[in-house]
Amino acid sequence: MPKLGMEPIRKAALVKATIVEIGRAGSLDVTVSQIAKRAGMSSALAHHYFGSKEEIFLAAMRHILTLYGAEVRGALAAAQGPEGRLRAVLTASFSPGNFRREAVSAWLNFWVLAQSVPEARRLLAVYQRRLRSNLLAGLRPLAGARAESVADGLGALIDGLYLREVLKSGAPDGAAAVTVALDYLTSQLKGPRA
Amino acid sequence: MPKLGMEPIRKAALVKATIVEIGRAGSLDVTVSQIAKRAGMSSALAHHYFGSKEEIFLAAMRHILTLYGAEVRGALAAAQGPEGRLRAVLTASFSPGNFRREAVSAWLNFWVLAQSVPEARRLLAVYQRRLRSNLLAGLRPLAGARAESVADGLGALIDGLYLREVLKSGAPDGAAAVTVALDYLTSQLKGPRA
DNA sequence: AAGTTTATTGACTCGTCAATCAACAAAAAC
DNA sequence: GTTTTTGTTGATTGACGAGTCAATAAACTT
Repeated sequence: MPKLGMEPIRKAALVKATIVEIGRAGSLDVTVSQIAKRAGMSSALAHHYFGSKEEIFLAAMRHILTLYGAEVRGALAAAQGPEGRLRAVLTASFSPGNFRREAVSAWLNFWVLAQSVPEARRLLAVYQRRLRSNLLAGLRPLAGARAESVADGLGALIDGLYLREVLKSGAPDGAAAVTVALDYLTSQLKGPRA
Repeated sequence: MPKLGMEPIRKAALVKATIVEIGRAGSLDVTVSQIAKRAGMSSALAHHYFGSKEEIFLAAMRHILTLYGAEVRGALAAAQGPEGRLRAVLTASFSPGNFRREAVSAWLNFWVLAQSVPEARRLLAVYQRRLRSNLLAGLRPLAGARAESVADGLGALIDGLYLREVLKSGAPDGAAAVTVALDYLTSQLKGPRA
């Protein structure tokens, strides 16, 4: 009963299933069979559409980054003024969606992947550049020449806060992370030292 | 030719070899045979001394944390005054040793492990508590009541800066990371807001 | 209607790997 | 000097997993 035009549907299902399975395992130690089963097809079909397990992982990574990007863009669209834009980036970065088990596991494992898979490293670089550029857009009116260095610090702080929140025991607290980041921002903008 | 008292020697060799292999693979996708071979023994002996692969990994993680702890302690011993102590913690955290491939891979993978292996999570919590306590010791004389929140922000910033340095392409720059962290510190200490 | 393209899977290959075990060797204990 | 403890490995087990392939079937083309 083959219906035509299945490819994008199957691929999307596999990507979703991959992220779920990575979340369940907490690692990339996930078999193609597990993924395919969760996506409701045979493992042979998964190989047919993606060619290899690594391609499946990379597609999943692209999807995670796309989701994050869309969230930021959405928040940005509703933001008013430079402070509003910065706040939008922060709240999007620490939104509940990013603290779901699947997202957490995906991010941590993508950092690991980036060490050895060039394409994964490239994708992560894209994410970082986009974040930096978003921060800079909000910072330039407020920090002038210091915008660049504040953006770099803030970018690192965002990643670090995320890491802390997801690794600590107990439920992560995105709002607290936003507060700390805003506090960093305030103190950096107050005292524009040498 | 069995000499007695081999156990600690063999275990130490296995731990070292494990860290090297994790560095080479960039992941925990490392076989006991690879580790044992690098350590100059049969895989059976590795199992004999550690019981399971997971135990080997945990021993490696303990070793990495021990190394880091020793480095911090050493730097702290030579430090003068609160500012000196804080600077010591930062330089130790961004020392060249922590940017060696093996160390990087170990840290990234231990973050992943911490998601699913309780003992790994515990070890990471120990590291974070120790870091926090070291920062607090330096911060209390300088920041008073704000010490706690500054320590939390600085701790996250350290992790985030580390992550950025190790994931960016090109050689990591520990000194730059220290500078950013010190700048954070300065601006936080200047404006003790409400 | 014959041929082509797309969808789909069960069965299979070939490899790997964690863990176990039997056996051997040397030192220590008795 | 025999028994026990410690060190050591080759061989094996038992399981699993990525990727391939032949075969089947529906749809679309000509």
